[in-house]
Amino acid sequence: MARIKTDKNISRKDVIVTKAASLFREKGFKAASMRDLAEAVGVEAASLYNHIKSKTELLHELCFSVANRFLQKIDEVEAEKISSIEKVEKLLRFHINEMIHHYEEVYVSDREWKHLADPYLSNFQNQRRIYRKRFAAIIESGIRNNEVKKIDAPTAVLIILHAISGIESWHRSTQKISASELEENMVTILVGGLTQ
Amino acid sequence: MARIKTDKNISRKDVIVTKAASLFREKGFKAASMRDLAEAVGVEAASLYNHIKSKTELLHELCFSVANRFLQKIDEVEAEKISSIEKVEKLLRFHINEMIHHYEEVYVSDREWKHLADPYLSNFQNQRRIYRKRFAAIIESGIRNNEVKKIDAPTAVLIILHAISGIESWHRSTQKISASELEENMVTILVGGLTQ
DNA sequence: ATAAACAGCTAACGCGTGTTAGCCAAAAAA
DNA sequence: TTTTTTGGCTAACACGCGTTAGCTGTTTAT
Repeated sequence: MARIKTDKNISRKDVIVTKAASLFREKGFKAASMRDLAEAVGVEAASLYNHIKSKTELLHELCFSVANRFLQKIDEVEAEKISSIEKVEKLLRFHINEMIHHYEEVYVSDREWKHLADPYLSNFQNQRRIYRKRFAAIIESGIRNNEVKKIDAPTAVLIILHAISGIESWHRSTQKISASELEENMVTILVGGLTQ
Repeated sequence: MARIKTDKNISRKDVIVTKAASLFREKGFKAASMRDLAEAVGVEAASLYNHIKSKTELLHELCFSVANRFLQKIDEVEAEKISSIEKVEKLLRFHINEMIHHYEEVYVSDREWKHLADPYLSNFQNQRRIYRKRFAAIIESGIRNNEVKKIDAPTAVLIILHAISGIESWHRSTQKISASELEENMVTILVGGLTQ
């Protein structure tokens, strides 16, 4: 009888959620089966249900824990007394680091949220929409202050957020530049693209 | 007995492939069922098999037809006698327009290729790797000629390609700016980010 | 030491999946 | 007009899925 191994302060559920992130990232939510997950965890499929309610619950947890971290950060950044472009750069760097250090979760939240079921789905979409509007508002204020080129702010947000998800390719690549080099390159190109 | 409607020069198979692109984009390859597809086409599921070999064949066709268009374009661009940054801009504009006008196919090829089976999978991955290397080589030559900032070329490619896939969000948004405005904004930000 | 709570197991369920076989009508070719 | 080819249909298959029931061993608390 194989038990799920845990250290202190890491519940068995957390172990399952983490493995789920890895599996959902690798295969996609629909293609990853509970039997796959069970094997990754080292247990029979049915045993998982002593710790979780459903497969979808795993997706909820992943998507919303990621979303909450970003919402919390934008709260923090908005409140700071710095220029708009500095706010953009802070958010950008945060996104990059989240994508580097919590790759699997962030990736899954980004790509697999479609498979959430209502009411979580609408909820998630709303949060996302609002987040992007707030991000765009920062850029717009940067345009008004002549810190940023006259561009369409929602388009800029879209470019930034999707560019960041490209870090996926960096993770997969065999000859990686260092994480900090990656961060600096991305900031150079993207912040450089907004300013003049 | 409902027949699949076709105009001249559009085979019934093409109708199926096109509907499949739309469905795979909407639900994801795994989540889209052949019964869904049949309904979209206006026919029973089994009838599809008079025109196609398998569900996966649909994915092959989509992925490789998109990939081939990009490979053909980069052949063409590489051969032109223009500056490196102009080559980058040409490729960028081509990508943007493909994403705008062949949204569903390009999106599916981008996001769902993981579900290809070998040998198509390795093949596709190879083509992708090579394409990106060629793109990076153009940027590197731009750096050598001082047309482009001193940045990591593979990172630049990754940013550009993923930023373009953000056009997905533009398609979904209700208050769209025009396609040409979108194109100009993206070029401004991305080419601007590489140069100066 | 005993009881309660926890965490694993096997077996099985109902359902949706991709796909095939076999048949028949409509369209195209003769 | 007859024949052949094409493109539908219904029925059914085998399989993998998420999940539940019921049981047993193990850990924790009393």
